[in-house]
Amino acid sequence: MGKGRAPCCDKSQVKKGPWSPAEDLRLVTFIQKHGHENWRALPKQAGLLRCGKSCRLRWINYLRPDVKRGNFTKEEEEAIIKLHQTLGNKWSKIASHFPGRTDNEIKNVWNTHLKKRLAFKVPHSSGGELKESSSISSSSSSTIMSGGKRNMAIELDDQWKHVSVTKRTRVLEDIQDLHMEVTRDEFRTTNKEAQELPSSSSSSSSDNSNVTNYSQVDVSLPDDQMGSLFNFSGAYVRNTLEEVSKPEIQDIAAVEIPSESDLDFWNMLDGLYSLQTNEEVQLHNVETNKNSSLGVEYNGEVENRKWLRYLENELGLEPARDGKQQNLPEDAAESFLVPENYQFEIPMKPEVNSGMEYYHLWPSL
DNA sequence: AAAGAGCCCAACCGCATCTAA
DNA sequence: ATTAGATGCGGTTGGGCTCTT
Repeated sequence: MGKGRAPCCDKSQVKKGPWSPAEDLRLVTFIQKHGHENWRALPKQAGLLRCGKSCRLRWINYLRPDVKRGNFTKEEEEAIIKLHQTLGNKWSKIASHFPGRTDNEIKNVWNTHLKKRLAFKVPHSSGGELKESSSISSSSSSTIMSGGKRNMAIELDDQWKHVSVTKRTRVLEDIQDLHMEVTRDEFRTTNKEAQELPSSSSSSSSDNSNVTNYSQVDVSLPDDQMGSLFNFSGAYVRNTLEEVSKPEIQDIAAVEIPSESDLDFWNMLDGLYSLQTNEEVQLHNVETNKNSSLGVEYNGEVENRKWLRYLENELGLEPARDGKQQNLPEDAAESFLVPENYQFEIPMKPEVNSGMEYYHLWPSL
């Protein structure tokens, strides 16, 4: 026996790095059905080559239905600053004051925005309050930090009106669609893998805190209500080029949705995400950047459709059912992808540097 | 257009704390 | 009371993105 604590998992056996949509889907699907009583065992049960800690982190910070994405409001930021003054770096405690916000997110916003912003504030006489220095409160962004290039973004926090909307919208939608498709099909097909698991009924235990409130999957739900399982107000954020460039997986998934134990399928799905060439990625980004202004954002959907057609041709997949035929007129396709009851919450503060955009994908409650 | 610099954030790591046996 | 395993927490970082030159 070696000294020290045993690692939580065999590092050589687990995948690291960004999560693919297929992995996300697996995790969400599994937790919906079984909850997360045991993070350590979850990856194996769900067929994920991930450390339990990684699954937990992914779920809590990203996939959890009640996670609130989007830019922090001025009020939230001020509250964070105040709480930090009293609590220090107790991110989880600070986060507890912001339902839906994660400690990681607050920690990030502190380290990237607030801490720097405070550096430009000077203590205001005796009141203890902080007041922006006159130089900072200036509307000009050109004089401050002249040598700091992108540090100007800090003060651009005050220029929230310049909303940028970009390519990731599509992936967010794709994931939601995929969720919905899988949810329908998962429960349309057998649940044999669920039955094999011990205490799959854990997800039906009414007081099981490990199961999120929406995850009480009612297999008796008609198809047209299953989509509501994902009507949580969290949003899906994508940050990798790979993910951005592989939209429309919902149509692929619609062909055949296996159980989470069907490794072949999931491996295939993972593999689909590496099909696109770098050239296509770059082209896609160029096109997307062209369209990254309000009002033309969803022109990108056309590109998605093109990509999907290409993919399906390559794979010999049939057109998806339920009116998702690929030869739909483009405007029809767009209207499908952006249901009219979807509320897109355009961020009030652009993430000037990150290129991250957040949306509330699901109809507001 | 390309390269470099800087920024952002998702995810990792390791330690702390909790819990059950 | 002790111990091992599981989970929580906070610090850190790598990769991708945007902006500037």
